[in-house]
Order: sequence, then C-alpha cells, then structure tokens
Amino acid sequence: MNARTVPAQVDPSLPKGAGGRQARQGAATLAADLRVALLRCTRRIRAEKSDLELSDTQYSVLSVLDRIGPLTLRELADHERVQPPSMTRAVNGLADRGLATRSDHPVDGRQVLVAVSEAGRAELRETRRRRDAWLARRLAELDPADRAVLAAAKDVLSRIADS
Amino acid sequence: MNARTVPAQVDPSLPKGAGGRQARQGAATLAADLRVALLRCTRRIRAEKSDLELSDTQYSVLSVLDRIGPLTLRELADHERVQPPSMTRAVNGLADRGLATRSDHPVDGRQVLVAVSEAGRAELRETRRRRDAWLARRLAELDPADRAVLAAAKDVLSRIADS
DNA sequence: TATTGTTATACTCTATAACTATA
DNA sequence: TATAGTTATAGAGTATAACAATA
Repeated sequence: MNARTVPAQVDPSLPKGAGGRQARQGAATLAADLRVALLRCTRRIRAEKSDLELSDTQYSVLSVLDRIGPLTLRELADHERVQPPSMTRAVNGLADRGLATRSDHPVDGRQVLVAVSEAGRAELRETRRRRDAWLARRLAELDPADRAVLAAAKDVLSRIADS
Repeated sequence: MNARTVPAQVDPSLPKGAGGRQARQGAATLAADLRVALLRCTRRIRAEKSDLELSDTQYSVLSVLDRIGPLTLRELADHERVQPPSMTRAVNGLADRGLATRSDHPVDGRQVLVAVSEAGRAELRETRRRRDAWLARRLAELDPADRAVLAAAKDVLSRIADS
C-alpha cells in the first residue's frame, strides 16, 4: 500500500499539533519552507560523520547496490544523477576500501559491473545506527504523532525524489 | 522526556493513512529510511539552480538575516554550523553582489555586522519561486493529504534542525 | 589572554572535455 | 559512429592553522 492509493486524511482527523496546523499551506509557500527545513536538517545529519567518512553518494551507492543488486557504472551514475566521472571516483573509493567490487560485464566488454561486497554490507549494517544516531535521538524525543508525520513524510519524499 | 523514557512507539489512536501506515516503525529504522529520503530529496532540490547560483549557506544566510535582522559573522557561522573562514567567504560573496552589507559593530571593534540589503531581500522574494519551482511542481501533483503530511513534517524537521 | 575575523592552504565532491576501448 | 568508462583539469565549498586587531 502506498500513499497514492491510500492517502492520509486531511484536516478533520489529523492529530493535533503539527499536522493540522499547516494543512492549508499552498504548494508554493510550502515548497519554500519545506526546502529550507530539508536543507537545514540534512546539513545537520551530514555533520554526523561515520568513521569511514563515506560521501553521501558513496553511501547511497552501497545502499542501492544492496537493495537492487549489481549495476553498471552508467546505471549508478544515472540513478544518483551524477556524471560518469564522479561515479568512477565514488566507486573507486568504495573498491579501494573493499566495500564494493568491480567486475567485467559478461557480454559487453565496455561495461563494468559494480556490486556491494560483504564488507560493504557489513559496513551498511554496522554503521547505520551510528550514522543515524543523531537523527534517531531526535526522533525518539518527539511525541508519537510527530514521529508518525515523519514516517509518512519519508514515503512522500522518496516518491518526490524518484520523480 | 528522552529516548529512554519514551520508546519509539506510536499512539494506537492515530489516524489511518500515511501517518498510521508507518506508525509502528521504530525510531532507529525510521531514522535510516528518513535520512536516505531526506538526502536524496535534498540532492534533487539542490540540483535546481537559480541564475545567481548562491550556495545553500548563502541562501540560508540571506534568509536568516531577513528573518531575524543583522548578525555578526560569528553568530552566522554558529547558526549555520560552519567555521568562521567559511562564513567569511560566504558573506563576501553576498557582499560582492550587493545582496548583503558589512558594517562595523557599534561597540566591539573586532566584530562585523552583516545585514541583508534591499537587493538581497528582492533576490529572496524574486528567486524563491524559481528555486522552489521543482519542488512546488511535485508538491502540486500530490494529493492534499500527502501535502498536509509534508507541511506537518516541515515543522517537525525545523525543530529537529534547531535542536 | 581570549575572542573576532581574515588569509593561506589543502581536501572533497562535482563538472566538462578529451581520450581509450568496445559495440 | 555511438556508447562505456577513465583521465585531466577546474571550480565550488568546506576545513584547519597561522595571523591581525581588538577586548
């Protein structure tokens, strides 16, 4: 079930507090406010570094490889919306640390298949809690209604990022 | 109220829909998913450049100066959580374009007061719609309930970023 | 001495352009 | 010719260290 088929209810039944308070805000104004909030929040999250100091792109690459399997460098670049040279660099950084592997494409000799290694998976598992510690601490301090709002927002934001 | 006394649980009386859908997701798991969604979404937003090509920090500086008035460079650096040299650079870029002004502090000769100029305010007003066009377009395509979720999330995220 | 801000310098991430290898 | 990927190079943003001016 996704939010497209089962939308959250608006005004009358939203929980008190943050949800109902801004329900009437127009898309244009909301975009401005939301963008500022997203950028500020993201900067705070990014400030919490893991020991390995992987870039956002590198973490995202490990994550997508873990989720949907080996991809070519071009596919990774398209997925992350960076140029091929940037992805070459990001993947090389992962491969140098043993977190990802590069292998020849079975049929097309031009292509390179990138996969997450076992060490990469372990890194994803092991460091997510540490990487997310800052955010999780704040989430835990929220009241349940606000946390539910963010859980819902997460799905909506993912769809927006995919669009 | 902290993470230990109030575990990441959700009130069963929450509404159905987007919020309720993920109501049981723990703070740790939610943190991971939310972080990925925030980072991906933010990267997409940032990819939409304005003509002036101000950095996130520069826009945020203009915005905060517009919102709460003149601040010293140190105060701006603390607020944006960057180091003083980075803020010097950001503010110089704004001042060079006439979007902000630098003036001597009335009592403390060491300090510099930074203020948004009229051109800076105009830039904020004029370019927000353009900067936010990408996001606003996606928001407009959402059903109202999902938009309400993001409006609520915006406030929660702002609080988190402030914490 | 401590604090504010700047300069010097380096690092990371990204991009474009030019190149190699393969289809 | 066209595509996949790499190398070379540059630009933006940030950081630390050293320094200047002021409190």
